Amino acid sequence: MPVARPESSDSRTRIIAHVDLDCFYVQVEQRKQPELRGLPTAVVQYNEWKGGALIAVSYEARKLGVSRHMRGDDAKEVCPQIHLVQVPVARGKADLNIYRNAGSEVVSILARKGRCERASIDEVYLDLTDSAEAMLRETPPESLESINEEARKSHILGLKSEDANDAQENASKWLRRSDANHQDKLLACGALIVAELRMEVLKEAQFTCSAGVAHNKMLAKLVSGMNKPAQQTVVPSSSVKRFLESLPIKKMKQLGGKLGTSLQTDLGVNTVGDLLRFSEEKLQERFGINTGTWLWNIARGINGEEVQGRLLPKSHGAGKSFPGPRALKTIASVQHWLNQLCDELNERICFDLDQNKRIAHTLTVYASAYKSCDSESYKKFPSKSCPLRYGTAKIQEDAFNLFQAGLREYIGSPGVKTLGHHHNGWGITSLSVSASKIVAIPSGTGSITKYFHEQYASPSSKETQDTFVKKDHAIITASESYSELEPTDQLQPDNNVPCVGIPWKEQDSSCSSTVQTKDGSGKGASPPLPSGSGCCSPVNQTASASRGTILKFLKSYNLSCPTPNQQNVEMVKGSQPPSCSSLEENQALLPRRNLAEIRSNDGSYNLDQNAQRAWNYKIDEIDHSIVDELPSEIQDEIRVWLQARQQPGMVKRPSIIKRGSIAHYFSPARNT
DNA sequence: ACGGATCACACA
DNA sequence: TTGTGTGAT
Repeated sequence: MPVARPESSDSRTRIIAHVDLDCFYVQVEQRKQPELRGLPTAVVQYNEWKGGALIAVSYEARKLGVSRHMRGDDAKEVCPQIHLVQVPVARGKADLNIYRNAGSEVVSILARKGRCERASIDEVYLDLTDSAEAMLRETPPESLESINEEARKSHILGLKSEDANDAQENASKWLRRSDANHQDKLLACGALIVAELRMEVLKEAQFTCSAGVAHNKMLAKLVSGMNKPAQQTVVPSSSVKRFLESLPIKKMKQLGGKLGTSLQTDLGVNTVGDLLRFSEEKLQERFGINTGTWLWNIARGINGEEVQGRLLPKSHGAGKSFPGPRALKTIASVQHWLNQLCDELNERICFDLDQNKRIAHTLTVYASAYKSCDSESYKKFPSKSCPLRYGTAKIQEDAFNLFQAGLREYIGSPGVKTLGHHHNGWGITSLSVSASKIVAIPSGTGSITKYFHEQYASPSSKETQDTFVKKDHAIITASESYSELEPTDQLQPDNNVPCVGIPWKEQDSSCSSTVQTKDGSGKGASPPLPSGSGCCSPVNQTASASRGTILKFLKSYNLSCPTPNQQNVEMVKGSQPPSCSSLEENQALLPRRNLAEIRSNDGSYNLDQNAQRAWNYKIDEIDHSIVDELPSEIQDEIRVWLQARQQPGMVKRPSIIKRGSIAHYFSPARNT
């Protein structure tokens, strides 16, 4: 249920924008295939059944009668010339990465002019208050001779005009009114800023978007879609009352579902205006104190929700549904799909770690299921979570265990015996895994190093602690100096602009983490080998571990993360001496910036001198494609193992190898 | 037997 | 905290 935000104590008038990309998935595909621009186009996923489901429709196609909620076949029927583009598929499921990344591009442009909140893959809120105030002080619109063309095309809510030309003329005059009140002048500034931003998005990312500009999030969101595509709408506070009066209650954000229905059926409220008849107390009595106040406020256009300064998602999820007859009925099929989902999830959290220096702490498995027998007493399949350990194999293992725990609970004690391999009674209609509790790591303190350091800590391992203390000293000093040299590489936790792919796109794609298996049926987690086509990485891997290398390392291996309550990074950054295994084992998996942190003062890498320990490796879990990036002597060493593994009778046994050069690239498996 | 795949958030 | 439910795109 929605909740009333206390009006911020600082009650100065805010300028809020809501920016909405027009039929975003279509635009992403049209940027990839410019010949589709201007043509009726739609994006579909899963083409097998009735031509797939439309998830985005271009405005040209809409004009020709195509709407969302249509199947691909229906669209072809009403509009034979429509171009249908399929969502990419990886690991047998829809892969939305290209859209997520394109959305991040836009966010990083929009974030330049104020606090920015990524509301969804194609929507953003902006708090432009500061920028608008600055503009009003320095270059107020009334002082301009002419208004930027894009801003001139703004729609001013409540401003009446006869024809289209008249509208532009009126809007232009409204924006420059010298007799406007302070609020409206700020709004005009906001409109100019948003118009500018939208032009930048178009120029730099080649996407059009629409926007709403108002004094709060609710109003900005309400109008951002009023004039689409590629237009913007401004809400002067003088027009709010009239606007809301006749607005159907279900159009309000948060009232599109059961709560809105309850307002209609229980209270006879069909428009926002109808809500005005109820006192705050009455609404609180009916809907609770928070929701009641919230309703009373929104009926009057009051909404104190702040724009959260958040450019990155708070969780990552990978899921797939198995409708009707496709329901999963064996443990083996569930495990297969869980493995696919976990592989994608691992790739995404590793990408997040590498790009944004964030670590996910919780793994959750969700499922929905039906029971064919015992069909009454419908039960929900319970979701289960546990601490998240990095690495495909670990996530797969944990996810499977979580699923089995859920299944046992779902079936209940009578069915426990039949939990086995043959189908009985139950079917899984959807599966998903997600990574949450993602925390940013402060930069420049060596805390990434220390974090993973701790993850490897085993209570039994009492190493020579004094050497670690010395090393950590080296870490901090090195890191500090590095930060001063490269201030732009600093991560601002509250304004962490995602740097989309830039370091990646320059690389050979076979080396980037974004390589994806197009083959969904594959069972193994190992991606295709880079096939001698020149991998990005040179010989001297030690000093220049590329991000691609790191990513692939993480993709295939384990950063174990057994501590459940590890959110407090400050704790990690504290002064207690590291309690665990050696430092250099983390080198290969740290992002480039942090490699600097583990240099010692003389600039050379600080390798463990206690070279006596043996290390465990699970060869099965080594990503083959990483091999080509390693120094040649190590490549040879690994190929020997891999060949040995392929011979029958020698598989599955974890190899024990003496710590040597290879230890710089692979960290030890945890003893379990 | 189809809105699929993701997200956020309030509440218990 | 973990898990559930709602609502959104």
